[in-house]
Amino acid sequence: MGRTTIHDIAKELNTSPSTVSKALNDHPSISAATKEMIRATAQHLNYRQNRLASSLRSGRTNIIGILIPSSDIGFFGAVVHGIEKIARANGYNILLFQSNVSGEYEVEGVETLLQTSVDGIIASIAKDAPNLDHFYDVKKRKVPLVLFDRVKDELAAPSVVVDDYKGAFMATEHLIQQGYTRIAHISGTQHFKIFNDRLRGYVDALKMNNIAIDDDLIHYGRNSIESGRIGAERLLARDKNIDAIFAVEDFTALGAQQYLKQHSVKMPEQIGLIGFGNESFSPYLTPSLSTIDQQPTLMGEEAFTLFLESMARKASGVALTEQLEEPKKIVLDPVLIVRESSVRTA
Amino acid sequence: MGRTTIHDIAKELNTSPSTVSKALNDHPSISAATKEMIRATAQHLNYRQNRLASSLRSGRTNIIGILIPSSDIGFFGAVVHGIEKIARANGYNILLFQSNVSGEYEVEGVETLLQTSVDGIIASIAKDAPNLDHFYDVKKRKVPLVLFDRVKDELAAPSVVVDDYKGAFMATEHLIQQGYTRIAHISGTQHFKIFNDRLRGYVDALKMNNIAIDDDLIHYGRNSIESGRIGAERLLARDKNIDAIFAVEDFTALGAQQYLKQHSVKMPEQIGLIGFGNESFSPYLTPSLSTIDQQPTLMGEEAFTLFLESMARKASGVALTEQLEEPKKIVLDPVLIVRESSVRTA
DNA sequence: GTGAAAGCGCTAACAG
DNA sequence: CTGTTAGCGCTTTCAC
Repeated sequence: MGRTTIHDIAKELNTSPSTVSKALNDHPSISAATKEMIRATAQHLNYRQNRLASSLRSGRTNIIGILIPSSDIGFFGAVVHGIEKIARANGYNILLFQSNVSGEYEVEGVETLLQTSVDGIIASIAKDAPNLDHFYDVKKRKVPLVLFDRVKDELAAPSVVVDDYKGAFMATEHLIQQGYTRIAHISGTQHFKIFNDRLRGYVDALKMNNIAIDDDLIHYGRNSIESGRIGAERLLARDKNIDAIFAVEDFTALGAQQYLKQHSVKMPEQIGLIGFGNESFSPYLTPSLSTIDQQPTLMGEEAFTLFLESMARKASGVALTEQLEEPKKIVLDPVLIVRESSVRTA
Repeated sequence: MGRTTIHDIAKELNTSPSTVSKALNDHPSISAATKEMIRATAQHLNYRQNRLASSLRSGRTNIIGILIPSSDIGFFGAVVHGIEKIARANGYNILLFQSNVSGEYEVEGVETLLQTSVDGIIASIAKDAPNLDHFYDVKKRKVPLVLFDRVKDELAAPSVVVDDYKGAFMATEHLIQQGYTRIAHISGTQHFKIFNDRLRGYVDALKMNNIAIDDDLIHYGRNSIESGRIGAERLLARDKNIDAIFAVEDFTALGAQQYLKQHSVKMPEQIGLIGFGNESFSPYLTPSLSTIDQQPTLMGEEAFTLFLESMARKASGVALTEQLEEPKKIVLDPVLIVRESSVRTA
């Protein structure tokens, strides 16, 4: 390798490698004059620090590992974007690992990240992995771990999620405020906490507004476009007077919308519709779809901030006492996005 | 750090670190028996290789740097997904750098990647950076460089792009085959090569099918939804007989579609419409939008394969001779996606 | 304010 | 087939 090292610079200036190292790292014990000298020749010799060597010695890589199911999914792409934005500003880089590229690779991912000595790991847990040993391993190694979106409380790691309950509540209340009264819900698989939270938000919003809960108005679906289509069909078959639908995801809402259009049901006049997730296609549907935004970019930013806090705590050596503290959990406020599908023309 | 090292394993087994290293790397000169021993105790002691040290010594990190504008954009997310998919299978990891997080950070990105000693760089050049010095730097350091999508021929790096000309040709010919005869084009900013290529594809497809080119049927727009709306308006104002539109991007097509719907023009009956890019929203428009897919995931896979080839060439030491060769340029075939907006009901 | 020395954990000759 | 030796390039006490 013909790369210039600090030795080369030292030789050039008749000084020592250690002085060069300190100067380049802006160490206080080096005079301004020599610093200037050294920097100049470093630039002149086109010197570039070898971070590998630096990290090996110092124990810090300034790399943070990210573990997500897939960058192919808009939501995660946006989260990564948010993380990198702040990470960059703080001198960190991103090592990306997709756990769901072809099969489940979460264990391998944690392993790889750990081997690379990342300074921390930010992860969204894949599926319902029954085994979380690999994450306990991270904690055992005292590598700061932050979770987002899909979270496991038992891991006792700082985390950032969006308030699904509140989002569903907001969506439902919005429909109520628009004057809809027989509001149905197409729900998602109930053994996922987030979908159950959304169901509860829907129920509570109705209750709080003194609207009776009618089980006929709740369709328990799975999460897909098709499920939305079927949900709309079943609901309308059961009750002709339904005048609004809150769908558990934008995809579900999309399916419902397709069914309603096929049957010439006018939205928002005859039936108001709102989804959840603010997918990229939602603004472009006809009518454009009202929805709840989960603020993925902000989620990424907050996750990284949480990581920084863990680092600070680690540096100040409260490693043992911290076990007692409850890990910080940031709950993001969802944002109501009002579009055509839910605005009753007065 | 309490991490176990190869020394610990060696001590435990009364052997030497080098033997342990070789065994763990499956070196042929170690007996099966000792390999087994060593692996067992490695596992038992919960040993994990320190890649930093390994890389520092061996000169290889098995990390590949990716430079993209933003993971927030679906296209790039999909490309990254494609790269990682193959990279993983070949034992490589991904260090991600987004050049367009807030301003232009391309130079910094290359710098960071180089400092981290990545084994190669796969990049999509941001905007029209007049200065490409940082990329010449990569080549100077003999770090394999692969470009995708946004490519600069002067860099003489292997690259993978999609055939824009062909895609436009296919789109236009598809409209012709559907029986449309007065086919307009809403174009994009002409000083981007790809948009000019699409214009040429459109023109040539008409010529090849003996349809006269009419300058009135070409709207020179910018690239936005709004531009599509305006384009459709202008075109129809100039010529009432237009019966199809090929839009330079799906976003442009979206704008055009919005305008046409507003004016109760039926698609595909009165006007056929096709876009370019296969955005995630396109299947869900009404009518669903026909388009040209750019195969982003495949693009990522091919890019990584190109990187592997560069590595192989580098390893076999043809560094000097290769200067003479033309760098390999993979041109991906675009894929025509036929949906409702362009299928004339016979 | 500067330099000498030691070593982070690993791999790669080279001996044996 | 195994072990010894040397060092990748850097940071970091600790003397001076």
